[in-house]
Amino acid sequence: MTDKPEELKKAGLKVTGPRVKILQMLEEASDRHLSAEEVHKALVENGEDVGLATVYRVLTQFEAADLIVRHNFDGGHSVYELSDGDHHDHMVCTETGSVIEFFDEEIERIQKKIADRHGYEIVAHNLVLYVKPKSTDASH
Amino acid sequence: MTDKPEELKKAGLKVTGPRVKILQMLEEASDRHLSAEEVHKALVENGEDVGLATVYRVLTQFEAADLIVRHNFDGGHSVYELSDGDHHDHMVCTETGSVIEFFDEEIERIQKKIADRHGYEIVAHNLVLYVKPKSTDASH
DNA sequence: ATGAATGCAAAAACTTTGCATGACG
DNA sequence: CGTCATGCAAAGTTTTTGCATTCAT
Repeated sequence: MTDKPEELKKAGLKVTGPRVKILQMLEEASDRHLSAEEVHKALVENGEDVGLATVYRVLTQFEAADLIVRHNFDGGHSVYELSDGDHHDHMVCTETGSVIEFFDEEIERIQKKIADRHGYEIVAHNLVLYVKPKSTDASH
Repeated sequence: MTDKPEELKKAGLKVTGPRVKILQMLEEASDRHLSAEEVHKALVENGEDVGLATVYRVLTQFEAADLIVRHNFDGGHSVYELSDGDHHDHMVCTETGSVIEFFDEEIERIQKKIADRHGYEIVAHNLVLYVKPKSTDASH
């Protein structure tokens, strides 16, 4: 949809093959939450010869430029998604691994209130619900 | 306060030196949120000769036994704290690194509602607010 | 005594970095 | 053309695992 080279220029980044392609991968990805490894794999599968190190470097730059957002889900690896300006939180299904985005104004409001009450302001926040389908009976 | 060997037995874990000591470290720690490395360092400084691998193994077992809770803060390493039965979330100061615990019933309630609305039930959740002192002016 | 727990070191998973080559403006 | 980006491989972090030894019951 958007013009990638243009976005890169606006972000003050030199327009290079790898950067454009990585941005495209993130946009086209059906599951919009990709790890660095997944981005790299997607590139290779598309015949793009980009090194994993470059993927990490570029993703880090994109994050710094607010082009993408990085999330640290449980399990030690990060995932990235295109930042469309909208903030939202995530629900991760522990059985299927699928990621659902959601946003709740009231939660946001309460968070601000809590930080404020302690004399702080929020720089960032991280809310992830780990869930399972209601029907599944995992008796304990 | 509590009898550590007793707690271990109740959790179905064999009472061993390292396990008792690690439980003590977690209880005595002034900052109650320790990483595996920190637990290990604390042990060594106390003259306890425990391997780092054992610390990881024991912490994993303790977590499985609900004796402790593991948190994955941003930055790639986990921290652990004694689970006292109370659930709470965390606020991490980005300038001092200090961790503040809080709990808000309304947020909990809304979270359940959101999961429910999508056909899920919550297995676990993770809410961390990254904050900075209100007065501090970090111009960008 | 016997099976589980430990320590050490090696390995694994994820991410960063150094350096020579190649590409962008 | 000069500088910055890239690729490769090596190094860094954090956590896990294999195996012989030690310990709890």
